[in-house]
Amino acid sequence: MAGGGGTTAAEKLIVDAQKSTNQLKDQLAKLLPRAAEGGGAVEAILSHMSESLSQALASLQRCASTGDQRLPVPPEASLSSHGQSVVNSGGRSVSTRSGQRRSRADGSSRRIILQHGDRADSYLWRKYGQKDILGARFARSYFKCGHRAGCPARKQVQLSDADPSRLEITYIGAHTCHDLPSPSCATPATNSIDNDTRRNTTSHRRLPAAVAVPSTLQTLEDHVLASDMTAWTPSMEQEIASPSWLFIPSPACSQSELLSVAEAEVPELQPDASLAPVEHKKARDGERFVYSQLHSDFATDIWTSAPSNLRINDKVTVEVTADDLIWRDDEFLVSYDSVVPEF
DNA sequence: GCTATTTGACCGAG
DNA sequence: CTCGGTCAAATAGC
Repeated sequence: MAGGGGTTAAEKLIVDAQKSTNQLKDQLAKLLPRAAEGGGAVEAILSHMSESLSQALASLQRCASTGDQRLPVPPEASLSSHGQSVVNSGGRSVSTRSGQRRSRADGSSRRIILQHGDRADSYLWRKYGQKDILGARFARSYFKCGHRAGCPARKQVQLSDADPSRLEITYIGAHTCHDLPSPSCATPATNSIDNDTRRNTTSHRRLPAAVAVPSTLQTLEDHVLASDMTAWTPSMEQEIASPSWLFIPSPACSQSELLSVAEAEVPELQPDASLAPVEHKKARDGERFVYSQLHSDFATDIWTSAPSNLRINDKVTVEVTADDLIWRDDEFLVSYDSVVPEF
């Protein structure tokens, strides 16, 4: 489990300090947007503070574990895209390949932390590797989009050191499969390949491409193309300076995984016929963010709507717990405070 | 037999 | 040299 029982209080204090650091950075960004944009000394100090706290937390947790700092990977840490844990003696490989590259796509990774796992996000993922990470208690699993060869979308899934009940998911690269004429990977039910794979994929769900938007908010919509990252400006931050909620009808944050306690109450979201580019619908009254649809790039939406001075290639951590979620019809709301930048 | 997963080996970046 | 990311043969499950 997460460290020793006697260390949980200290861990909480460190986590609280991290949050405070993030909030301080956020406030400074609002007061001094230019300084923040330029990666000034203050931001560097804050980043160092956050990093130091993270290291302290990791160190604490390592000390909390028994003599061997590297705990064996529990069954739930051996993640598969189908939510299975397969005991496998493994095989030996004699590789003859050449020309491997190690790259992080466009560098625009996004990390999402979910309490109940992501095994049923709306894309088909194929696991292609697992690796023990130095300093991490749990192995990291590597997934790539399993819908279409050549789709660069990948994700990395790892149990959180701080809280093993959470998964840390880093999305790398955007799906290109839904840009092609063939059936979208976001609508796998129409694809024969997916029909085949779905035989063994009970957790696979359709993308909630179309989500009912409250009529009271339709008139307040302000459309921002998610693909235009440069659209995010400090003035936009001010415009939405004090939202109460971030609405995330996200496939990866969807339904049963997030609300295991109330699964029966979770409605099945219906996909939309068309998959237009991700569209932001932002309330001008500053009270809510509303998104009509989200692809696997949903983290991009979170990034664009986050209250801090996030820049291109910044990572975003979204901590979602059951307590953060409030269901309303077929939507769920995530508390705004749960969206924090990751340093 | 087919497909997905496991896991050791390999590769490149730092 | 270390370590993270990826490949691909071996294996398990259907």
